[in-house]
Amino acid sequence: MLKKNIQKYFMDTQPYLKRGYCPTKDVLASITDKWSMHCILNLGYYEKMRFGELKRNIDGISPRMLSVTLKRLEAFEIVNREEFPEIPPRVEYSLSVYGEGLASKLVQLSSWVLKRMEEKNLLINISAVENYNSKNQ
Amino acid sequence: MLKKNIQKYFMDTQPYLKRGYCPTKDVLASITDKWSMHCILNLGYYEKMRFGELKRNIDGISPRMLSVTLKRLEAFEIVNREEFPEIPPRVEYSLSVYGEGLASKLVQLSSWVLKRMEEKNLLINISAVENYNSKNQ
DNA sequence: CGGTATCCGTTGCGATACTG
DNA sequence: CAGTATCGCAACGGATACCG
Repeated sequence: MLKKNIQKYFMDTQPYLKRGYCPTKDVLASITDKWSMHCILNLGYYEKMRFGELKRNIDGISPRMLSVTLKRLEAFEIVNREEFPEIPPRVEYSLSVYGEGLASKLVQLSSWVLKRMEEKNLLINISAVENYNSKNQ
Repeated sequence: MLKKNIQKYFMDTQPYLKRGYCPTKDVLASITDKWSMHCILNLGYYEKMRFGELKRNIDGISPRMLSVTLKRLEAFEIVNREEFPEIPPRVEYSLSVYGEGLASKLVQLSSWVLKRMEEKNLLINISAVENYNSKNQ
């Protein structure tokens, strides 16, 4: 079953790969990079959020990276951006229907990963890996 | 349902986040970075592969990055590494049971993303985004 | 309020040469 | 064959100041 799915995926992506472009790379990158997941989960939970709310909720993000991240998510039609012509300006972000589907799959994947990590005490190993990496750099 | 799942995920990760560590970040990063997915899908499909086979199958990867990628996947127990004490040396890589589960979820997610991108002709937009990004840098 | 512009250190990664 | 070591550039991302 897995092999079959992978084979199908190989065949589906082949035409793009032959032209030197990996289609899922960008979208996967855009949802799994350092900040995107925080944005997606927050929007999935709170439904509508303003720039400042997101910034306050996502610990440590700079306005620059929040802006960049939201722009990417918007370009991929993962989030909607609604601008109100008021003074002071108001902008509301929310997940698109597509974004909700993505958020759902993403949280399933992450939950599964988290469960597995706790079962196997992999968090300890991860710390070990991090220490190893930082020491050897 | 989505909100409930996200809420559960928030609560599950909260203790880690409070200690300044995001548990899924590393694993998600380790499976969605530039090369990991290629390794995982190839291993999922061919089951057992040697270093050179992977290198030949994954277009453009340097031995350094293949080595780094495999080490990370091994550290997270996503791939198994089996070394045979022969001359010349032989090493076989394969997915762990955990890795297979992950590969399965990953290919489902990617397939879904790909299907949606084709439906909405998002590939065109992606090219536009890439051009936009490269021009504005 | 909702961003953008600029600066700059850090990291990532490719190329290449080399080794048990 | 299966990697490791070294180098160097390019991209990423953080801090901060500023703007409509």
